[in-house]
Amino acid sequence: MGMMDIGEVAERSGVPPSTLRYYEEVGLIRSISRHGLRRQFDADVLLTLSLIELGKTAGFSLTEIAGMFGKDGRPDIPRDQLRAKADDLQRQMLDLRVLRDALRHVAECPAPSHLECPTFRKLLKAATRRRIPRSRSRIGHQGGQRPGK
Amino acid sequence: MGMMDIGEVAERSGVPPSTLRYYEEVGLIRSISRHGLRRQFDADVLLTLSLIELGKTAGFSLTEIAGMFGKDGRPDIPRDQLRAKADDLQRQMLDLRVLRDALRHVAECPAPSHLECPTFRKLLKAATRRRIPRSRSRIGHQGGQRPGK
DNA sequence: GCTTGACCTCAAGTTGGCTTGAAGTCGTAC
DNA sequence: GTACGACTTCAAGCCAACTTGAGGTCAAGC
Repeated sequence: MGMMDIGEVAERSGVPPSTLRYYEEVGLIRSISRHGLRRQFDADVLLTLSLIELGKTAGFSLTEIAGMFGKDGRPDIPRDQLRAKADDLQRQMLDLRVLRDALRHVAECPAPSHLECPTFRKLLKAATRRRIPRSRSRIGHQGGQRPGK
Repeated sequence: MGMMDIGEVAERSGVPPSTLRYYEEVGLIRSISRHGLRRQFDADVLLTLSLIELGKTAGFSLTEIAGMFGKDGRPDIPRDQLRAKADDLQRQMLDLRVLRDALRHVAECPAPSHLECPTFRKLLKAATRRRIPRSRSRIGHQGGQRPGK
C-alpha cells in the first residue's frame, strides 16, 4: 500500500496525470519506480501534493514552493528567509481580510458605484496605507498565479 | 487636481504605464481624456488600482476582479455570488494560516525531511481534511503569478 | 496470442498577464 | 522653430503552468 500508480494518485489527489508528469519533470515530486512504463509513486506524494496546492493558493510559484520545501521536504532556504515568507503570508492574510470585507460590503451596500461610497473608500484606504511595495512576483504566472490565474 | 496624466499615475501607484494601458484595454480602468495623445486619469483610478492589487494578491484573475467591482465600481455579480466569494476568501485565509504555520515550523524544526516529521504531517493533514475541490482557476499566474516573474 | 486501455514520450499549442520594440506624435523649454 | 522626452499605437514576444495530440508500449483479461 506504499505504492500507487499515477492513475490512482490522480484520482485521489484530483491532480490530472498530465500535471503529475509535469510536476515530476520540474522536480516537485518524484516517482519511485515503474511498472512497465507506468510511474509508481510513494503514498507520501499525496501529502506533497497538498503542500503544493496550499502553496499555489497562497500565490507562490512552483519554483518558490520547490524552494520552500525542497523536493523531499528538505528546504533549500535559510531559516530567516522562511520566517520572512511566513510574515509575508501574515500580511497577505490581512489583505484578504480587507478584500473579504470589501466584498461583503459590496454585497450589502446599495450605493450604485462603490467608489463613491465613503465606507468602501475607507476600507480601501486603510488597506492602501498598510501596503508594502510588493516584493513577490506576479501571482500567477505567476508568474503565472495563478498562476495562475 | 482631479486629473493626472499616466506618468503620474504610474509613479504614484507603482504600476508601469504599459500595464496601465493594458488595464485600460481590458476595461479595468478608464482614462477620462487626453492631453495631446497622453491619457489623463481621474484621481480615483488610484483607488481602483489598489483594489486590483488587492484582488491579485488574493489570487483572482483580472477578469474576476473586473466582475466583482465592475469598471466603475459597479458590481456585475449578484449579491449571493459576492457573498460566496467572500466565504472563499475566508477559506483561503485558513489555508494561508496553515501554510504560515508550516513555514514557521520548517524554520524551527531540525528534522532533515519535513515529510517525516509528525508535527508537520499533522499540520498538513488538518489542512487537507478541510480542503474543498478547487473552484478557482490558476493563481498566480500568475501563474502568476504567472506568477511570470 | 490478441485486444484493450491506461499509460508512455516529445513537441507543439494555449491562456493570462504583461513587456518590448519600432515608428510616430506632441507639448514644453530653449 | 527646433530639439527633447514622455507619451502614443500596434504587433510581436515572453514566461509560467499546463494541456493536447500523435504515435508508441505494455500488462492484464479473455
